[in-house]
Amino acid sequence: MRAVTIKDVAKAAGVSSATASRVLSGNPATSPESRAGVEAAATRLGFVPNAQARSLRSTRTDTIALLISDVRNPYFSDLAHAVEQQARAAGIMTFIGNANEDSGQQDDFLAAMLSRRVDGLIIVPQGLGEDAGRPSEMMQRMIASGTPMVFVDRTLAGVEVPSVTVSSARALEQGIARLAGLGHCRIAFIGGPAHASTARERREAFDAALEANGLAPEACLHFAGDFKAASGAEGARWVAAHPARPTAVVIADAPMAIGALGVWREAGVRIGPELSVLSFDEVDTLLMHDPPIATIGHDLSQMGRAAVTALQAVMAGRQPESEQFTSHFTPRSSLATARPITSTMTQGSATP
Amino acid sequence: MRAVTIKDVAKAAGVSSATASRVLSGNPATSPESRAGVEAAATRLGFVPNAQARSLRSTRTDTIALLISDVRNPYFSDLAHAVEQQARAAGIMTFIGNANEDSGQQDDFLAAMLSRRVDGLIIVPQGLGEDAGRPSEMMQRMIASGTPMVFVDRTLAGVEVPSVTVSSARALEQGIARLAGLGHCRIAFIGGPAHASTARERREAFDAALEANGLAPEACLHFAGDFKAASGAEGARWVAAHPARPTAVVIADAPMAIGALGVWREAGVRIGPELSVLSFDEVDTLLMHDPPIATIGHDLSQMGRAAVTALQAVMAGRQPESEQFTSHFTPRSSLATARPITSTMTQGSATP
DNA sequence: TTCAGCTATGAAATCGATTCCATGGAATCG
DNA sequence: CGATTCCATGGAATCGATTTCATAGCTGAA
Repeated sequence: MRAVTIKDVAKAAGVSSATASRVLSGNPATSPESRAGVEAAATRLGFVPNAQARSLRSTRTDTIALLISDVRNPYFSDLAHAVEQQARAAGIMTFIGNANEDSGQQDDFLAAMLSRRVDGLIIVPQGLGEDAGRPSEMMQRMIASGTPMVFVDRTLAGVEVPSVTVSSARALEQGIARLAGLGHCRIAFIGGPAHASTARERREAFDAALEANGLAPEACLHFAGDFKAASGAEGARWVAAHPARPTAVVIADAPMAIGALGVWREAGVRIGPELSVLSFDEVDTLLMHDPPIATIGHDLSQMGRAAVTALQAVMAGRQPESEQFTSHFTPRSSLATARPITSTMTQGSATP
Repeated sequence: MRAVTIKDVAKAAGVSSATASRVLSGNPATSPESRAGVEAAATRLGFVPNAQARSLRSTRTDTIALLISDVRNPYFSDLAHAVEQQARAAGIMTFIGNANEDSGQQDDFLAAMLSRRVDGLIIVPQGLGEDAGRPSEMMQRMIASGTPMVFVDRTLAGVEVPSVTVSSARALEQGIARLAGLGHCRIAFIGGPAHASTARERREAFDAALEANGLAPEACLHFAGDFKAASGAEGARWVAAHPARPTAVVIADAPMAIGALGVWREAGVRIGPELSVLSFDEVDTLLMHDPPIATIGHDLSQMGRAAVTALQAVMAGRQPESEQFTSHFTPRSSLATARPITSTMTQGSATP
């Protein structure tokens, strides 16, 4: 039951609450004496200002919120860490919310933030439905509220919010070129959910990269996952059972890759010799894998910093340009020469 | 610039703000007509109650905060996910804060929470200094404030806060027994920072387990890390360069294990045959490693649920018992027969 | 000496909801 | 039928800070 209010401090210091407030908020219109008295009283009583009352009157909270789409995805926890450290350096407190790749949970968090009036929001947005980018009603309301916000990693269509994203087209083209050079011509793609713009971008980049390398994109080699490990595992089983079994697989994020690799390990599929794997997101687990997995990734701390900088610009009333980084392709030994499969599951036409 | 307040809603519905408030907060003392009118007006105007104002008056926020010690540690992100889902099921919003294994950042977060009056707190506490459990001044103030709180994973000495922890003594004894059975007698320990109670508990359990298996604990085989990857890497180099090179290593958390495994891979140390590795925390990366790493772990979703349940009890005014789970040892192929090292670094007495 | 200008200050309004209190009217009871 | 309870309601106080606004006390210029 704590009750130390600014009035208690004021009384203890023998001044009015107005003066106490001025001292505590650094207003220069205060005498050295009252300053000393109030500060002494405040520390002595252990005064903690009530943030509710303060921001109710002054509309400033000195906090931003970061909404990521999956805490357990190391990609996003790296991002969270980067954002948080950068904000901290600027004297801003960060709350992290988890949308769990779910539009409903995203909306709940947005509603909480809207009623709680944070100073700014950094969001990894989820779209609605199949068109991969329609903002939810709650999101529209959030935007309409005028709360400074910035999108990071993903975007939504038809919405004017500055964003910090990454383009993977070039890296993917390099990766596919490498695979093509190794003789692969049936390359499967385990993709992400329609509600994520990155999922769409990666799939399109994949198709474009195939064409650029003289390979025909085939719909039957696309598997639609949801960016989580379980769907990666499912994708792995789908690949293994595929009638025209692919010799290489590109996976659109790390959790799915991890799920898939677990299945292949169980099934005794040798990564590299039997199946080349290229995954998005350069995370520890993929590098730790044996053989290490080739990745398409980028610097998340850079991206986190850029997001905070952009948000600060928006909070200052400016309109920062959207920024786009470029991811890089790192070949590793999970990419190997295409060979006819000789496992028990072999079927269809074997390339001699 | 949003301005839809409860007064606007009341006016639109032709009632007073008191009635509007009653309707919106589900007070039964309202007529069907005003209920209908207010609800219609609220949705039509897109009314979002101001949480600041609400909780200023009613001291309830329907939010809890979870303070974890490292977002990037998969162990804690699993915990965060579990807590969040459980709280969500109970209609409670969760904010996540990151202490980054740093007492100062922990205190900043606590200060923000104290002034923001969350309904409850679930904390992975950091102690101060070498005695691994002294609460910081801010933490003491937090406790004194009477805010319902629960410790999870770690505890602080001399503080009466219900906690949900895990005991690893038995699992560690089993693990050491297995190592001893494989002929290991120089087992190193890469431990955690003094500010974490788990670090201390694990080191003590390690020493006890050695004794229980007839091995003498030697201080020179203890390496003090900080639960982060970089210190694990350092520990790995320390092991490799150790004058009396150990044949097995126990590592106190996953990030350090990952850091260490990276170094050993670089150095060409073969895990299993050359060096047996047993790590705490059963996370993907360790299972994905080749060979898979033996672990001591436990069910985090169970622990997260227990923490939320305990917190709800505290919030309801009860005093729940502290709960302690037991972790389990899972042997994997990273544990193998002790053999004399024949690598380039070999030195000291070789066992024939 | 007097008046404008400045500074430090306190009283009071304010932010937006909740909640206490009083009240008028309907329903119930003796 | 008169008295009592009950119910929905509006007015006003309240939460704890910030922020006007007015003022008293000083300083410095004319």
